[in-house]
Amino acid sequence: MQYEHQRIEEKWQAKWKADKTYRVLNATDRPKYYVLDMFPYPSGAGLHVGHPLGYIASDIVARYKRHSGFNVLHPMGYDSFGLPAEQYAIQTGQHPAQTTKTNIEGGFDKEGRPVAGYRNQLDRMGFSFDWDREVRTSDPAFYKWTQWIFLQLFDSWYDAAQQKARPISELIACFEEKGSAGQDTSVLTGDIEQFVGGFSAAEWRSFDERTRQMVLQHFRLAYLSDAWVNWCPALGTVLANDEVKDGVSERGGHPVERKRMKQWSLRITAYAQRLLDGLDALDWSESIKEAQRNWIGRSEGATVRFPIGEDFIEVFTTRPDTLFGVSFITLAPEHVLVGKFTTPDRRAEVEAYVNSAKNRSERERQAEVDKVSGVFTGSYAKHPFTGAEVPVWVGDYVLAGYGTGAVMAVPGGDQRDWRFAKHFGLPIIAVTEGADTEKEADERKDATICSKGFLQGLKVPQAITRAIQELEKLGAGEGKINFRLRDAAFGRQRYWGEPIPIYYQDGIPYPLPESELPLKLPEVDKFLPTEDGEPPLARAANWSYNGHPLETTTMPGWAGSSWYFLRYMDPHNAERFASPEAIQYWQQVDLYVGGSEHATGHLLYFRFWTKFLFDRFWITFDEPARKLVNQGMIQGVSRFAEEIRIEASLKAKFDSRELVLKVMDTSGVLNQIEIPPHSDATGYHIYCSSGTPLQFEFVDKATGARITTVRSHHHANIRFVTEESVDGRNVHHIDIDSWLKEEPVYHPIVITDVPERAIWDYRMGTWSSLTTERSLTSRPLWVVRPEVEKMSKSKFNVVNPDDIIAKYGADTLRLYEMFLGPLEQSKPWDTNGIEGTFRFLRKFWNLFHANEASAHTGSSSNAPAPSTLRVDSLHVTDDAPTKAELKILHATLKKVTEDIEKMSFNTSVAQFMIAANELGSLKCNKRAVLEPMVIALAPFAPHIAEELWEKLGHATSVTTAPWPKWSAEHLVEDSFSYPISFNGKTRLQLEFPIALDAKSVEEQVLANPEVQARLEGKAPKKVIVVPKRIVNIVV
RNA sequence: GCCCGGGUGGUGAAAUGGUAGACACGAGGGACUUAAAAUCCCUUGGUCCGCAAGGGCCGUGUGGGUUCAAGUCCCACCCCGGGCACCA
Repeated sequence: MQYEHQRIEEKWQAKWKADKTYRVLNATDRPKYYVLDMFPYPSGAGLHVGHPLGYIASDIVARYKRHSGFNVLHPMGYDSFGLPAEQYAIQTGQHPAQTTKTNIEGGFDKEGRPVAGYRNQLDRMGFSFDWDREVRTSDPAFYKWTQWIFLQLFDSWYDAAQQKARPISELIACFEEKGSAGQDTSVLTGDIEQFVGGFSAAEWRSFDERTRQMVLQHFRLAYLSDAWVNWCPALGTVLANDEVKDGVSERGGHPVERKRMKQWSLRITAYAQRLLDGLDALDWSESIKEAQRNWIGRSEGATVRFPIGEDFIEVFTTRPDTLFGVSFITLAPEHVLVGKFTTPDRRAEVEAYVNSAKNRSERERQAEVDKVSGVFTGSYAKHPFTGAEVPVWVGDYVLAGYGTGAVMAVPGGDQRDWRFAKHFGLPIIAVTEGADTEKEADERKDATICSKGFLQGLKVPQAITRAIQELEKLGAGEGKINFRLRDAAFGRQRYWGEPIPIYYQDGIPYPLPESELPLKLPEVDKFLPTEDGEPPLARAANWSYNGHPLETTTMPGWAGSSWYFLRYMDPHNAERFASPEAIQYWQQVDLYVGGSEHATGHLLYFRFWTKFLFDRFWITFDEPARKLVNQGMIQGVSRFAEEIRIEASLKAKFDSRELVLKVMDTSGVLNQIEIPPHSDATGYHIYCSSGTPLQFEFVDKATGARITTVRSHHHANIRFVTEESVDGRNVHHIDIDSWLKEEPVYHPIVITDVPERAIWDYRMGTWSSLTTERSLTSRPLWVVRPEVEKMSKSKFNVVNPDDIIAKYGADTLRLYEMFLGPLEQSKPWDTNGIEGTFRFLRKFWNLFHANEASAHTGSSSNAPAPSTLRVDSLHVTDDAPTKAELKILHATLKKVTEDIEKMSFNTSVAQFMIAANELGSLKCNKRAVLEPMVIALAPFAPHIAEELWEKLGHATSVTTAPWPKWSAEHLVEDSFSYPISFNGKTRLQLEFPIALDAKSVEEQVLANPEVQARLEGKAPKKVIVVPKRIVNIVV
């Protein structure tokens, strides 16, 4: 009987659904285990083979834990708010809710193309999700609680003394009693720190409502303020710092500029220290923890105030020990005091500089890091220690958003200050012994201070401590810890997100009462901003509460994902985001699996919200996930080409000569092409891969002399698109005409089967191998080579799991993805190896069935019809297993059990293969061996396991079977074959009983004639015997 | 520049300091078959010697070191991937 994956998988998927096999109940007497996957954004492109990698791994762990007696929560849902659905809505007018529903449940898109649906695709993989617990962040029943948490944040302030969030009412009570005195007010604002003027209790009571609310805004964890934001004009919205990469938006790559505007923000900076400290106890990969540490960016130092007239400039420095080396002060162009300190004679120049700096985008500023620019304000500040006059400059190397937006420049100890000083001819004072300040600044942290003053002769660390003491004594500054982390921009000028439950009365934001939640997204006529630039929600009719206008921005994509893990615990609760009982039972996530690209976005907000909910006593733990595993990316293989044109200027050299063109990269000559003399007026067009820079050498065929060399600097970056399969062959679309013009468009001309390394002969219309010599005409040639990159629809290199499942089945795909290599490692998708895992499943299946091959050959002329064959070909006996068979079984159970605990799935699949091969050659068909094997395989290949389990006569699902325990007694060996090595090099094998002690082994080894022959009569210097390991003879 | 990972056959990859290359793909050879598919068996790191059985040498990015023994530990360097970056 054959292994029919399609029939088996359809049968069991239907049965699991009907029986609710994977439903999880909250209260049981079994211990809990919570396995969570990062939920996907349901895009129209559907799943590709990269997505399930993590899901398969977590599913194996979830199933294994279930077999091991745990009550396992393993849910799945959708992060269903997001930009693509909204962009699609803008283009087609289809409501994002509809697009989202179709993308999840399947159907047809607006253009009538079929959409498989995430749910259907996931179901086909055989995952053990409890779908009764599905969540969608765009579901009002879900986002009601996202809004509710926002209201809690709005209703909270961070008490720096107690290091926790508290209700704002307690702060108000404090103000009424004592005013703003004391530590209570030392809260970061998240931007450049602003000074909240102190006030007494009496003053507070005399404040009007508006003033009180303005003051409270400085303390709320969700607050509205003027803030520098990352404004992306192309997307028409503000972005958080982690959504901007290299000055462009992470999604879409649109330019981003800094802009000051009213903006909802979350005060994540208040949690900076706790987010940092909490990392130590987490079982997360070191690289993610490091990424978070870098992102939080804690630095210890001091603030120093430099008096200037009645005023002062405050700077932050990590090196107060270099204070005596200060030769100027630099302000960021955006610094609020720039205007104030500019003298009249300098005003024109300073304003021009500030304006040009402001108008340059972030990207331009980053690109011009090497360029020094700045301008003198004309003012001088006083050095707090020496009283010296310190000129105040403006320079764009100082960032407005970090520290105080101003630096004390120490050219002798800071390379950036040094370059600025060199460029403008400012004095450079040596601060450390042995520094050559003519050449560069000395940034060593183990140096000795040499600048004049009380720090002279001290080592840097001691000097820092001393300098802070002196500053504090003088009242000119104090020790200070600064963080790079900025508060998170929380408002998005977009439609498809959670509405922020805030209304405005006299321009002051007030929270919507809880009873009004969820505040549902209104209907709008268009998903675009209004004519006067208001967000789409401003288009809604009656977007108000009791006549007061409602907030028009929506929450960012990461709002729902910051707490969704709690909702799975109790997904249908209408009274609370989750009941205390459910939270108490499920606690933290025990294993969280997802991509490392969320290191500084989602994973930081996820921890922040958890800590906040903990502070306000809604949950009983302050970290969301105990263990985190990052699955690697499955990459796609793309094929590129690039263009070189050899135009008129070069053409003259080629005329009337026979040439040889050598195509080379760093590894040498890839190809040689003979070029006949030609008279084409346009010159040559050569199209080449962009994988590595190529070089083209033209050689005179007759003399061998090199005529000219051309580098491939004209990149066209043409992508060969593998978009569809026709008759099992990949069809590559490419638009040559638009390519020749400039911008690539993926379409018209269809080329089939692009080889990995090839030249496209335009004239012949064929591909030929790179090694073939061929003549070049004036027609273009392409050289194509593969390049590995991220798999995504926009790169046209997607492999769809549905196609693989149709051919091999989900069990094969699951095994193959695990077999590919360590989970954390990224690897290109390559279908070539999949036959191996498919063959393994067939072998495994055949262990349970009579050998039909022999039956066939014996009676090939009158073989039974397939239907009768199918009836009962199970061939399993109840005979007692042999020692060898038990050894294979228990070795497999041991390896697989240990490997699942380590999440080393590739090696467990290998062990299954070994077992199947060995049991196959032993012709083992004994129930006592095969039955435990079925259970052990079930987490990896659940469908085939269920089918075999049923055939073995079980009425209940294999998922209910207890995990088979391995026992050491079956693994004991009687003897061991010792590798005998000479000076560490293995030369022969000798077998001795395990029980034989080291001394006897040594004697017998030395008595061995072959060993004697190798010793050539000489006595060994030393003999090392490691029992059950090795014998090493030193000669 | 700084901080994390990682460099092993033609390919994906194994390997508590103890026989490097398990397992799989691919390739080559063979069996069965009219044929194909499927299945099974053998070979497969490089290189040299030998008709053969067999044997020698080299080999885990490079160079040193520790050790009876190093892919694994230590030092220096090179390369690849990721994160951070005029962050004071």
